[in-house]
Amino acid sequence: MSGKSSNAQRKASMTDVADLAGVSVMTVSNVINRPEVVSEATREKVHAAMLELRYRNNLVARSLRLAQPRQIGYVLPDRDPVGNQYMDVFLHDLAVACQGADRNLALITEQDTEALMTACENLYFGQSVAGFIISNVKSADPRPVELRKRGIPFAAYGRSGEAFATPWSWIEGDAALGIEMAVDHVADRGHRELAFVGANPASVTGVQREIGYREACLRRGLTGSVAPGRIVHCARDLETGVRVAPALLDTAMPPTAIICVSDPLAAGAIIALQSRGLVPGRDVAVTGYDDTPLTSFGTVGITSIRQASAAIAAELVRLVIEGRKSPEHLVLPPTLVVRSSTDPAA
Amino acid sequence: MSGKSSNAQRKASMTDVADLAGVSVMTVSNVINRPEVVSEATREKVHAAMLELRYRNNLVARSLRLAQPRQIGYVLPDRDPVGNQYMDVFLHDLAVACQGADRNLALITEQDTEALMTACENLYFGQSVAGFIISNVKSADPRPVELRKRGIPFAAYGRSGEAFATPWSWIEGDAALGIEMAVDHVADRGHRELAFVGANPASVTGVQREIGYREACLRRGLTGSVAPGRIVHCARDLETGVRVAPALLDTAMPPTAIICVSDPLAAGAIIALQSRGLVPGRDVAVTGYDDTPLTSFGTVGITSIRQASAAIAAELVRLVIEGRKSPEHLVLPPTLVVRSSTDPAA
DNA sequence: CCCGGAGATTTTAAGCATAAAATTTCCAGG
DNA sequence: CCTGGAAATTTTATGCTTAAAATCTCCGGG
Repeated sequence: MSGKSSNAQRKASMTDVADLAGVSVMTVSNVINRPEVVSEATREKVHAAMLELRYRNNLVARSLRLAQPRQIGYVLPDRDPVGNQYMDVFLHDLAVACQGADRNLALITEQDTEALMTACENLYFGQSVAGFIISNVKSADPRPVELRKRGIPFAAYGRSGEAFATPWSWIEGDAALGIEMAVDHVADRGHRELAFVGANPASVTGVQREIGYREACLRRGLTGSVAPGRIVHCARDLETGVRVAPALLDTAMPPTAIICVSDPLAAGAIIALQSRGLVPGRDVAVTGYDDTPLTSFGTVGITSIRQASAAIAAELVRLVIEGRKSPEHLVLPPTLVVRSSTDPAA
Repeated sequence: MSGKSSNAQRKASMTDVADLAGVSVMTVSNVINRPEVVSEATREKVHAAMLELRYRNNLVARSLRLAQPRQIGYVLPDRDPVGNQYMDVFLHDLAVACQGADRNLALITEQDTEALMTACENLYFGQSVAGFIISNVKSADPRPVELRKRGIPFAAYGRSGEAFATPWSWIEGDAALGIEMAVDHVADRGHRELAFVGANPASVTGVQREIGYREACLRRGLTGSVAPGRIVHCARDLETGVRVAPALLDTAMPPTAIICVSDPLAAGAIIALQSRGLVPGRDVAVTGYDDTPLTSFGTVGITSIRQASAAIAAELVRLVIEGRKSPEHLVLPPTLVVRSSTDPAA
């Protein structure tokens, strides 16, 4: 059984198995795909033969015969200049979801729209993939439109622009709800003076998050927390958090809870707190968003909103597999992960 | 040409093209694969027919006939708990490298070794992928051994353990050289008192980096910089950087340049500097590693070592495509990216 | 006017698997 | 002993492409 000799005979086909088992090729196929129509005795014979020959169903041949590609394409977004760790998590979940659906995830790199479309056409019309998943959908993103124009099935993570009822399927996390959960959480713990850091009216998600913040605050009667100075428009990176948090704390009525739209912002705020000798979670509560690895921040864990990315991935895969049906638009609720940045006991 | 009607007739095969062009199927195949053996007149006829029918070569059928999978598998590493942004960059480059080699990148998720091997066997012996690329190879990693045992082609990013001449191919960035470049860079700019943050003798790369640091310092005669207190063993995350940097600065002879083994560490150090009113690059130089998105840190850019990840990815793809030949072991040199954390003018 | 041979194109066969139709096997009931 | 019919298995046909061998076309030299 040296590596060399066993490699020599490479691959056994169904014919080989059938011959060895003394049955027809079709019986072997049935053993694999519809075992219930084969008698137990035959089934065992065939299984033994498959084992002996180390037979593996040729996925390419099967795919050709069935005319059903067992692959799903994912357009890998261009590296976020800020380094969005969440996409990492999502990619992982996407791969898992594909494996769960007995598919493979194939990556295509982002590029100019025309080149991307050519690549997608080759893959889809070349029967290589069943369809595509796209993420990081921007406002007025050309990709959904172009894909649809070409009749290529796809599902999007995030809607493009404000339109809800697009003629294609999309899924997104409930951004408003996520922020509401964070607000409710700190309010439940007695905080009355909140601030919202990272507002950005230019993005759909940004608008939704701000709405969630305002509504939750008003519902709770925290009118001071929606004052102009308490809603900070800024970038979402860590360094910005380090800069912005002190400015908030130096106001006449400083907030005791800071709701951030990203984990890096929250981490930055925590650094700023610590450098003033304040203890996050005890003196000032801080929350992040996306539950990235950054939430393990030394001795302090950052309370964060975890998107249902596994569920989102699974739904996207399902939508692509199901193919052309009436489009679905799903908004999935996130969950709150409580850590010491809002609760020293956690 | 409404979307609906054109979608109805789905896909045209070579037969359809041949019929329309009034030639045999084989001629169409030749036009695609060996145009030089077909007369120009025929070639044009066939091209016209292909265009009219929007013909796409069926990649699955081709793959079946040629028995050469056009896919390469990549074992997506488990999410680094610290959130390693570099893997993001690498994945990107890997996808690009595959596209350049006219292949597709298929993702498999990491899992326990047995399940992973089953998945790999199915994919490889099922003729779906030509081989695999694995990364984040740990010391005594079981994966290379198991893959080899099964006769599955693969190439590794990183060697496992200290052994150089493994019986499989691997590639890595020259970690020692990278740190040396950083040391030389700050030494060239007049710094005589350096510190090395993030030493970790438990990992192969960690050892190499420390060697690079010590050698470069000694070569330059910076003996004070290799004193025990100047080589800090610690984690590689940002929060650690925030904690460690002040400790270094509070010693009797504080360093004026801090060489970090990661960008998060460097970012943390910069935060610590700024909170003391020091200006990175002017008062104290700081370097990072991997040239991640974090190097754009607000107003200060972090000088960092960029691994030749595009070249590494391309080589890995080449090795998998070439398949079983004598194993190659490549150590590729990184490059230095100078920013304001070491040079205010940059 | 015939023939050789280069160049162009077609025929034959295969690669591996599966759906649908056809056939064989086997048993109970008449 | 024959027959209907369910269960098990095989036969036939097909998906799309490509390597290799066979055939055809055409032109110039003998």
